[in-house]
Amino acid sequence: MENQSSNFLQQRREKAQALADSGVRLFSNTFRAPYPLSEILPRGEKLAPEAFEENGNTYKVAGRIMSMRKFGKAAFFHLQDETGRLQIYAKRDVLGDEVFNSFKKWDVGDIVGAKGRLFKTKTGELSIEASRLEMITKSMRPLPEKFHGLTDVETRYRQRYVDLIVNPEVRETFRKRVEVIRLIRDFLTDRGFLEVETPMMQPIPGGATAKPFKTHHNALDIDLYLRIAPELYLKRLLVGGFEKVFEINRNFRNEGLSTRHNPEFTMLEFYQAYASYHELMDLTEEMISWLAAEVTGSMEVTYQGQPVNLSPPWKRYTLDQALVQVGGLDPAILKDDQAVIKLARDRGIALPGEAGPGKAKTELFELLVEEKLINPTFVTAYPTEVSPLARRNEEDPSVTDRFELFVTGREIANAFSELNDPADQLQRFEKQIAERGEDDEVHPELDLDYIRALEYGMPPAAGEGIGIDRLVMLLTDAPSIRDVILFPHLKPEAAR
RNA sequence: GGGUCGUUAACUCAGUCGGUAGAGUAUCUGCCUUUUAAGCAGAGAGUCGUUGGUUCGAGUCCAACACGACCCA
Repeated sequence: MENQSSNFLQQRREKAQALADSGVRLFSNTFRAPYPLSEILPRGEKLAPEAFEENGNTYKVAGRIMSMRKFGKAAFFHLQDETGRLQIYAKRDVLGDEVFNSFKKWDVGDIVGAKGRLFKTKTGELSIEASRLEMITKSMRPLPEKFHGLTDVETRYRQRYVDLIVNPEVRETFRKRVEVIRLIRDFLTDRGFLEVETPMMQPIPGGATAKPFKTHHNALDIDLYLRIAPELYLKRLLVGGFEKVFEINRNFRNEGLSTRHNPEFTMLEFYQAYASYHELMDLTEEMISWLAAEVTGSMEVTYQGQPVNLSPPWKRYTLDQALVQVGGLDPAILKDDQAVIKLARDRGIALPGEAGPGKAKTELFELLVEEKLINPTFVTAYPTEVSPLARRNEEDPSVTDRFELFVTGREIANAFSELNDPADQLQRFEKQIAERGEDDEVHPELDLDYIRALEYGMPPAAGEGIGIDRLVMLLTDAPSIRDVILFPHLKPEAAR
């Protein structure tokens, strides 16, 4: 790669050296207090073409040169700062020969300062006529082409800094991401939730079923795992007496990459004592529809050409209802354990020998129903078999008081009334470990400290996890999780 | 892990039937004081992803590999 661009790099270096030799500082840090470009634009609203602003004010601005149209003794260029873009007019007879001749060697991509009066060109574009120009930072590499920009996705992800310079919609997406997270903090904090931080490095990775990343602590001489979920720590806090807690932070899963999976991703988890999953459904509905309105201006959004209506109330199905009403299954089959397992196998689902009807149902749901749930839909009453941390339903102990939320055919949230019976929890842990033990690279371990915590008594509570990346994808119409993660993981560039 | 597609100048892309590697932008030189994909004239710029094979001859055909995209598991 370095070889391929060496001509351009060398050309730039030589040019920069010539500028430096003539006394231009290539990397100064003396420019202060530039005027934000977006704040200048409204000042031109009443200005007539070819007129200067009457008060004669001068504006000091700074930014990156994004385009350049040079004439013999004058030039127009666009400056871009964090807030916007503004055109600068550079004229030899205003700047003087020395400055203008130096300026003619500047490049698109350079970061420069300018000062001058506001005027409108005859084509009506608000501009600054520069009375001073200053090199601030010399760019040593050419920017991508001005018209097509940078579209190669690999380069966009690998060199996100270039993507951000040239693609304004990318900057907008990440602004929205920041906004979503800030609004969630506000929403939960306003309702009395306490934001906490729990370990990212855990001796026993729990709270989900996933392969963890392993690392080692030298001084303690113990293996640690990057967390796959914060769940068990947050519930320890409920035991400790915090009644409403949440955490927004990274989880890590050592699994495949796709348009919906990045090895590290951002998760919101929140827990509320003296509440059940019913209250969390209401809270989720309120929070996400409000987020959509705040961030996109409407509760009706479009995802990849598909209209999605986030206005409450949202549909609620039990898993069985969804299988019948959306998946088109015969309700009689769902009552017959053996028939359900047979149906799943007939549909090509590979079920392990010990799998029960619960596993078969959730697999059938993924196959037949999930992708059809475009508008937000809560699915409740998940089998106990596939819900090791959720509280059993009082009337039907084969299912749990749990829901998952689906939007645009994807799981966005997972929540349940928490299991707080230590004996039941211990039993389910043991069952889970027995099932996973053999083929697992990481020997699952019993989190006995978590059981001990439950033995002190955890108030009845409900908890929920929401995948922030997927939520941001929905609200920014992003097709890939990589479009909402600033630096997504890719294989290393091949050495060239 | 499997399938399909892609990888050619810094960027965006052409490249026919296997016969000397192309365009626009960008860069450099000259002209040009209201342009905005500025314009005009000229110039330079390539490990055609990598390795191997077929062939008198490979960007082009074949194989393996690398990276990426999409789909599937």
